[in-house]
Amino acid sequence: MLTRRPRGTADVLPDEVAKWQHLEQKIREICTEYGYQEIRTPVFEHTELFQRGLGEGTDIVEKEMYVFKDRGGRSLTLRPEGTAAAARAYLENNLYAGPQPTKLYYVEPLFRYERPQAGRLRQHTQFGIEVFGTQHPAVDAEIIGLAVDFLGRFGLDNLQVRINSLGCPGCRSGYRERLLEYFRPHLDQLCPDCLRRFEKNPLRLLDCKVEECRRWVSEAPSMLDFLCEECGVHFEHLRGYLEILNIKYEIDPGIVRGLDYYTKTVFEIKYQDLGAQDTVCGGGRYDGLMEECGGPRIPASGFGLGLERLLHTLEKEGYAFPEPVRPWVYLVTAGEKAFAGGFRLLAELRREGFPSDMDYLGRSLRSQMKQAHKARARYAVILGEEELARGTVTLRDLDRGEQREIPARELITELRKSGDS
RNA sequence: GUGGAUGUAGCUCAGCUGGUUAGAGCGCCAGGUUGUGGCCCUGGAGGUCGCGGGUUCGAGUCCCGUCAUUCACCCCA
Repeated sequence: MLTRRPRGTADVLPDEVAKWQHLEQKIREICTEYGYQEIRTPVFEHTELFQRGLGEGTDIVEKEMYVFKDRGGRSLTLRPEGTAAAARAYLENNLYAGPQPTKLYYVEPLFRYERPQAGRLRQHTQFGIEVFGTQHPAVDAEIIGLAVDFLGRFGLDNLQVRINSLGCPGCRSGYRERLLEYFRPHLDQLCPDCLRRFEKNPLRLLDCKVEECRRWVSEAPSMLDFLCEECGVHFEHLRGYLEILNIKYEIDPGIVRGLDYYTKTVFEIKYQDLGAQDTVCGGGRYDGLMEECGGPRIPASGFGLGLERLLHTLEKEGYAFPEPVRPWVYLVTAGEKAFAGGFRLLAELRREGFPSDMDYLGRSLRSQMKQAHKARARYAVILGEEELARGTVTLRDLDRGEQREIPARELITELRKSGDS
């Protein structure tokens, strides 16, 4: 069908756009306060970037990417997540040659081929943060703090912050072995999904929701017990900094994240009553990604925050978005001559900075007044044959229901005066 | 990719066990004052009943398929 949008996409209609602009404004505000600068990267990248960056075995790479060939035969992919692209831009533009760390943020559409449901679209928008060039645990605390602060500014304080550490390639592989050893005797009692996980991504066994599996999971060895010295200290320090920031959190060994690039810190922020997809923000540290992308070994940390999910939450919570600006003047004319005069006056009002409009459908005066009301205009400026002859206009205050006739040349000054009140 | 629910005007929905020109509210347009909004009143426009097959004398109503929406799983923001 020509008039249907593709599955999992959404039109943002004018009323909604105002809400988005509000979100974006809040994002720019907080990022400026925290010392982050905006970066914009292309919506598509070379397919290899995501294959290498996210890991061949991940769900995103395996079955969720929008891959296409351009006319030159290159394989390109609609960006399925923000971090790899930001890392690529950082390396390509030698941002590491500037003062470190580099603190970036972005608001951009992401694309994943999935079955849509509540809180999940094929094209969605993320507010993302990336800090390149330091492995200091305070940075991990800073970005978690930024996310909590951001959500708090919308009155969302019923947040669940969960953190975990995935260690480094060194300690993780040891843990992985132990995990396989632990689950192997119970394979016949695990759900089919978990059998797959056992083969493909054993860490995922830890966040299975099936009752039968949870029994085993609760007794399973924890990554935290296998952290090497460096990773263990890093995690302890992270906790210390979170406490300084007064952030309430839980340690959840079940948080493993879906992408291969994570090391050490991982975290998720949930908001209750959001349905199945209740994670509003997720992220962590990825000290190995740069190297994987062919760059120097540069540590980094970041998060993604789903704006459709945030918007959905805010609507559910009855958040008071700012009222849309109302038109100041709706110009009403009677007669052909007056229309031309009104058209001229309209242009002048706009030049003077008054949001103004008039009717173009040849409506009756009465009907124009109705339009003025529907447009929620503050004033109706009426120009008819009589006013034209006298060089005046009728200025009607639509809120108060009062009107008076004034010389046309005084209209701007009159409007200015009332603008202050 | 898997499973469930749903698909009638722009929107929210009604349409009993299949039976003549498919309805309501809201919205939209016009009129009720040949120069005036909100409330109220009147009228009007607008529907291939998602699409395609089938059963039947006859289907919006039953059956099959398909597409879409939606909820959940996998996974994720």
